[in-house]
Amino acid sequence: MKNADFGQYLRTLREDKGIPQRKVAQRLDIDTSTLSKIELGERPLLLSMLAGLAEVLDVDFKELQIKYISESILFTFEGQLYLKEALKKTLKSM
Amino acid sequence: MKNADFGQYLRTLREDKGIPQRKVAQRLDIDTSTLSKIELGERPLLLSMLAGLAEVLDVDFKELQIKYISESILFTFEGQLYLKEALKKTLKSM
DNA sequence: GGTATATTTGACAATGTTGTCTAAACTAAT
DNA sequence: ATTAGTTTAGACAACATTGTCAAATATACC
Repeated sequence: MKNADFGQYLRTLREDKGIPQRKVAQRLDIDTSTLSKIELGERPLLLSMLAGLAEVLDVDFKELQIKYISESILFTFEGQLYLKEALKKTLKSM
Repeated sequence: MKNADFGQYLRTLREDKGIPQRKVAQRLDIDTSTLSKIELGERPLLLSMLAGLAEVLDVDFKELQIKYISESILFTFEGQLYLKEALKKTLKSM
């Protein structure tokens, strides 16, 4: 996902704990430049990065994943007439 | 979305009505080769194609969109531990 | 100001993805 | 078997996206 809002959220988490990009980037095995762009919404944040993020930012993985998926869905399908029905249908199928 | 299952579903709809790819492709303004690959899951079906598809296949747009979104979500997030919670949270936020 | 650290920017090569074209393969009917 | 129509496969150029590097900018602290 390339969502500036979620990136900003990650940045807030990081800054509140005084952790530099350098340290997060190291944990995710990416360049600080890439992390900067992720926080700015210019590069995608991969689903597979959430576990490492939760660890290095010391936040609950469950909450982070829920927030990520939820925002991804809204980001992708925002404005679609029957999104709500689609979500209900999806839930029923699980 | 590049989902072979949804492509197969579209193909079934089309064949049940005896409509050739040529006609559907024409309505979507794409090559039959591209449509073939969409039905086989080798090329993405864009959200923006659903309206034209519903029309040319003479199916309910609402149902088609609901099915498309639902399968997209499962396709993208299948296996994620907290998908169900994420869907519930998303619904609450709407 | 000066220095160290942090962050961002722009350029770039590498890679991935797209739709179309042409030709091949398949199907159905006669 | 031939024909006409349909579908698929492979190759390809055009385009988009990616992560990194190096340089530029910003920030904090003395």
